[in-house]
Amino acid sequence: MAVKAKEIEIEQASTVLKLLGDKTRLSMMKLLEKNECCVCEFVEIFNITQPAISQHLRKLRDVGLVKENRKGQWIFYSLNEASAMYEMILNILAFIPSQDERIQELEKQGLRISCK
Amino acid sequence: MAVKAKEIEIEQASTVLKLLGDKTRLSMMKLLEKNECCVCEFVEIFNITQPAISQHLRKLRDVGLVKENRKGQWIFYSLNEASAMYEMILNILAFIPSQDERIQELEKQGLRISCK
DNA sequence: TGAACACATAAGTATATGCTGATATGATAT
DNA sequence: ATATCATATCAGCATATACTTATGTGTTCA
Repeated sequence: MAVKAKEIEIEQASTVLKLLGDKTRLSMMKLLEKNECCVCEFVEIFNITQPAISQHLRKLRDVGLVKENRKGQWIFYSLNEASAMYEMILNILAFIPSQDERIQELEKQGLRISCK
Repeated sequence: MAVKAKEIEIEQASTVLKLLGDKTRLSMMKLLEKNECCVCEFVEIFNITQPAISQHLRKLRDVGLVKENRKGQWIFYSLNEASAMYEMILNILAFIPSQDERIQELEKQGLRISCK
């Protein structure tokens, strides 16, 4: 923390932190830190239904934390680097252990079929 | 972020982030970053009842984010520097604008009577 | 000892949240 | 065109959360 952090309205900050305060969404954000992911991948990784995943992604998108990128029938999500909260997000994610083994897990099981 | 952040279990991290995802608690934590505060001060600063303040502080204490220090009839709260999450907390608070003017506000109005 | 103060806990309530199943939308491929 | 696949939205439900009022606990001071 040598460089001064770019401050964020407390209202906005608490909204973002609340979103990150859900284990599923926090894992999603950590995965998106290094990977572009589509909905079906999240569905396979987390043990919840597709609508649940879509609703989490919608919340993240509504506050500008992630952006979507349609590729044919798939929609790939990634972190929105243009967000005013991006710096804070990266700072927080640095404390979260990598979730990449969850993707590798899928590949091992041959489950990561669909979008790639 | 030159130094590698000390990672935290994702379960624990999401619990902490959820706690910080409440505007009142986030403001409390920001105040505690620079000040030791007692319950009655928080009651005056935020427009909620004393039990509401106590309940917020209990949640923060239950996960070890703050510690208490009894001085006579007052209990002063401060950040728990020994917490495994302390580094992450400071990182996050760096993005939150100072809430100290809320205390100064009280002093102006002569309302900061009780505990000092 | 008992009144007054600071704080904690309990109980109840209204709202927010996260999930599921059902259904709508949008793109691809036959 | 229509079947299929990926994703979004809707409606309903169960649980979590933040608050209030009422009451309990611990400390100070007369």
